[in-house]
Amino acid sequence: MDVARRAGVSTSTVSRALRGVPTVSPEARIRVERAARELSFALSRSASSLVTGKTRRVAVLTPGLPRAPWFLGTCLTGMAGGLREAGLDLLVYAITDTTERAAFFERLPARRNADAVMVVSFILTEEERERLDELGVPVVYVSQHAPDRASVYIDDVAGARQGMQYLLNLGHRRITYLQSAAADSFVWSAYDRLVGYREALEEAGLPYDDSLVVRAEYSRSGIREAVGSLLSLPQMPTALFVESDDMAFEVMSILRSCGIDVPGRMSVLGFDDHPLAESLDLSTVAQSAWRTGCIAAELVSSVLTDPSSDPTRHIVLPTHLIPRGSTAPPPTDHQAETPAVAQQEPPSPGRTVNGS
Amino acid sequence: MDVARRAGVSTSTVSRALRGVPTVSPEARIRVERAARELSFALSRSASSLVTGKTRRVAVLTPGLPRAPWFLGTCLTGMAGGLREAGLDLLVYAITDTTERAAFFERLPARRNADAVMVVSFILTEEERERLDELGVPVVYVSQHAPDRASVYIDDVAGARQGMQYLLNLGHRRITYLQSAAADSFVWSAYDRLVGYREALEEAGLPYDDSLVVRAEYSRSGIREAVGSLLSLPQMPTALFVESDDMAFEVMSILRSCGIDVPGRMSVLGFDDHPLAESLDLSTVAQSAWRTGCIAAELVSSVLTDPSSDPTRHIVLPTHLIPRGSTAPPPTDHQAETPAVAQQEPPSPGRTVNGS
DNA sequence: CTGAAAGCGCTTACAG
DNA sequence: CTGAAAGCGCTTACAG
Repeated sequence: MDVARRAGVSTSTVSRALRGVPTVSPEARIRVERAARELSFALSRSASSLVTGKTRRVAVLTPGLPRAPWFLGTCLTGMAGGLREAGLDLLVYAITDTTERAAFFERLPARRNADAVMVVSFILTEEERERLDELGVPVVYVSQHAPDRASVYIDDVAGARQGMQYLLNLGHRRITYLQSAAADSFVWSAYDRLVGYREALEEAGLPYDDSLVVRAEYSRSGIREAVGSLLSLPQMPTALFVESDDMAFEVMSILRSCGIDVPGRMSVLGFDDHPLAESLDLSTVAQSAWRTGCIAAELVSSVLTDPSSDPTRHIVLPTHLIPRGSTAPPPTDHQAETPAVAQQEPPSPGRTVNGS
Repeated sequence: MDVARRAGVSTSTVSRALRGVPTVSPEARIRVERAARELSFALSRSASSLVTGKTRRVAVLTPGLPRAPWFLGTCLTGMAGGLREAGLDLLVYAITDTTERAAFFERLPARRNADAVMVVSFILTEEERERLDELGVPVVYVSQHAPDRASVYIDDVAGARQGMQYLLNLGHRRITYLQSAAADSFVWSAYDRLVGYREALEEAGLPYDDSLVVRAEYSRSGIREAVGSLLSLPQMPTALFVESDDMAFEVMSILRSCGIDVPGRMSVLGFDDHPLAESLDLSTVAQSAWRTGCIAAELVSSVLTDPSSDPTRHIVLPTHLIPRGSTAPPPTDHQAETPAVAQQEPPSPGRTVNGS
């Protein structure tokens, strides 16, 4: 090493000084640091890795064509930031199609090239998860549940309850839950949010009405169709709780194009706090993609530095409601009020219980 | 190596077989490949790197808190995909604040740990660029111009002209260009788009009117103020060409909240083709973040494999116009038409030249 | 076409 | 507190 010669010490001492090992005399340490700076020296991680067996790198597995690129972009930078603090680098494996997917799990190129793996925006099969386990390094699932594996995700049940509670507090009684029909990703989220929806209804003593829970294809026409089914119900909902902000934007745009005022005639509540939610004045249940990435990185580095820590730990992050302009109390519908009740179909048992 | 023993050959032969070196007998190659598969063997890049001096890794420098996370997320996955085809891995360095930024350029942790560097969504100073040059590896600037360095970016001038031509073809004559006042990023883009705006006007024989080019703080209130200044002009524009879709969404939302119909009374045209542009029915000049990342990755790998290729090559990507529902012909303004012209202030020289 | 040997740049017992 | 020496897992002339 040139640094060693310049500092007048052995390479062993250079190595120790640079890594902050305490058993180095202050003078030696200073000389080494100066020499390193003067020569713009940076350790070769390859050489270090070869002897320590640690790469100081963490691989992250993502879809190559992310459905929510804003989430991925934000989460990745959160991860990279969190890892950098621990002196770890971030390696991205973006998997675009099924061929690549198969090849990745067949060859596992991350083997020996990363100290840990994170999986984000990507739902794996149980076989794929088992294959990752074979890598023999910690694996952390981000923004998703993975049974018996370390996971970082938001509390979808509580988030959905927060949103429902808010709508109920505004006075809404007929509230739709609109979810994506896409089963391929974020499956637990969708399920958990529905659980939260039902729990909130139950607590409020309101009946669960199947016709108010609709699934939409994740496309403009799919969402339009779902909105259509709601607008043609004998009794329209007064609020729509939408599974994601992305879909909620579309819902708002469709409603307004139909002349239905949001929030005057219909409240719309999203989930995520998309970067545009503020601009577009969408009320939403917020999660932080950045924080999720950051926390996941911290979990990885803690598992890496402290092998005694539970490698299957689950971290559940909170959500919070952000009220904006897309929600308001339900319209005081003059036709449907007291006198009109008789015109409706006879109240169902569920409703009378509540009304009495 | 266990693989060598299992295949009954030397490690030299294993190495050659696995790398596809031609001087290996077919039988040996087959035995090695089988053994490698059976043992789920993956090469240690660290060990390879140590001897070849190549890491087979490319570092990408990004802001830790990206302004346009969707762009970064899409671009990164495009990059990772493009690199993977060349057998290269992607390393992400996310730089959050000025301290980290200084530390990065002081220490250059990428040194000896990446074969090339890409810079995306990040405008560096000339000193920082020179520092990167000192790494002695190819550096590619993505989504930006960098003088005398390899760069991949869209043709902002042509894109702006496409957008203008479209608005002119619709019949608009008073067209605003609304740009962000933020000088910190995408500076060339903003400048080039303005050039395209002016060129298109000139070609159409229309005067350049300073009061129609407005800068807005990148915030809801900043944009509202800019829109206000346009709405209080003696003669309102009939179309707004907005520097980015992000801002255009906000503009549309503000206009509509003021009761100004888009596109009935005012057309709005964006730039980018943001993932939500289709949902929100925003006409826009499209660029592909994914393709940009992909092309940048290809440029990197071509420079890496063919050292004779020009290391300062610029690749300019095309844009294309996507007409949607936020643009329409200008309103046929009955009051302002022929008879009303006299009521306006006397035509300025610029206007008369045009009108005569 | 193949193998033995040297060596890439570090870290780590070990001896002092 | 420090240095000489061995060795991590590969690749690459070199000799055969």
